[in-house]
Amino acid sequence: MSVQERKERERASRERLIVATARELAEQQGWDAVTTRRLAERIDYSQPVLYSHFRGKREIIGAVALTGATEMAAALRAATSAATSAADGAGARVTALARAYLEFAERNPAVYDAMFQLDGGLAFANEDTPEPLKDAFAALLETLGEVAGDGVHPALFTEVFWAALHGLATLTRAGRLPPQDTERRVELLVDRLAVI
Amino acid sequence: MSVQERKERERASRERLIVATARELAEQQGWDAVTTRRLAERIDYSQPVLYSHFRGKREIIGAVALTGATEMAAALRAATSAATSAADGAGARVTALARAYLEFAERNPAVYDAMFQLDGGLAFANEDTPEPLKDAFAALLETLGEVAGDGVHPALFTEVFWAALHGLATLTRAGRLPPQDTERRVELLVDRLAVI
DNA sequence: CTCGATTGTCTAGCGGTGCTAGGATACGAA
DNA sequence: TTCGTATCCTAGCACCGCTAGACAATCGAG
Repeated sequence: MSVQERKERERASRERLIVATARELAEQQGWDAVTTRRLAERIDYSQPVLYSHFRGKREIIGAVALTGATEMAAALRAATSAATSAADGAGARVTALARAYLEFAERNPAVYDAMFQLDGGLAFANEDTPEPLKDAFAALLETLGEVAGDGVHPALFTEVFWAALHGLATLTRAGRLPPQDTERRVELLVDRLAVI
Repeated sequence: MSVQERKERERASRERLIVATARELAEQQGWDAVTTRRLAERIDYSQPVLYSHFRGKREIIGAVALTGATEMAAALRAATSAATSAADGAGARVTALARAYLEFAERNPAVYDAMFQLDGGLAFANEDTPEPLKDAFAALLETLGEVAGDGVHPALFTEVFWAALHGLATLTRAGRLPPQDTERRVELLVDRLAVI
């Protein structure tokens, strides 16, 4: 029994290694460089071992996305709670949230892509959505729900605000928007969307 | 001389055929299905002919993106000018613009991806940006510049509004946002962002 | 302790990808 | 008619995601 447990632990540990290595490789050289051959070589196993943990490359991307969602939720909560200090609480929290979101996307582009741009085979916006993803949305909702304004459903407001942040993040990183005006865009967005 | 002109015409015609076929294939079966082999077979030429027109697949995507930008600019202008009728002009125009943008993205997902999600090797947000792309942004600016509000640079406002629309378009199509609330999201977005 | 069964892993290979070198062919100019 | 150029295709490269089947290590029963 203990032998079996040890094996399960080792197997789980190897799975985490695969995910961490895939993420590292993707952040260093982009997702195109994350091939099953290279990934297998980096963890010192052969390709079929990957397929004993995941159905395919898509599921590996999905696994990276889940770890990213957990991290993002934590980062957003840390930023908003740190911003709860002086008088203008809600507005400062929303600004901090927006900045933290964009900073996460900028500092972890590959993870962000795994979450929102690539197909990781994950369910979204329904009851089958994995917990980390729901929780990341919940982290947005906690702060944004306060500034939705009268008669506006907090979830709907959060979706719109999130979409705006997502658009800024992706268009900026793809070179579609000049990066130097990001801060002013955030200010405008928060100022107009949030009802203080 | 006339012979050479005829050849140039035929060559240009074949290039348009390549771009149109790539677009058609992408809309039918997705960009993953647009392989150089399939594309070559559809136009009844061999693969190297493609490479005599374009440096690679990336440039073909870029060419599709340019045709898409021209179309989108026309669609946006058509929608806004059609909405210029009654009293509340600006607000109605902005709503029409937003709806037209999202409708274009929904009806031409492959073209939209070529423009904003895939790497078509195009320059953005600088002087080297191809004319059709600049014009598409100009079409947004024409309507959105009117509702930027005092003290807000029209271009900056347009960028923010565009990013929000882009986020809604991509997140909805990727299944990250439930599609049925799109109209309410548009209303909220226009209502909050635009200064009437 | 031995031996068969199970589990784990690797080698090798399949059909596909973007892209290109080099040979064949058609064509316009002399 | 002949020659040089321009055009096109066949064949192939290195790489991709993925998997069948051979092999080795481990486990449990006798």
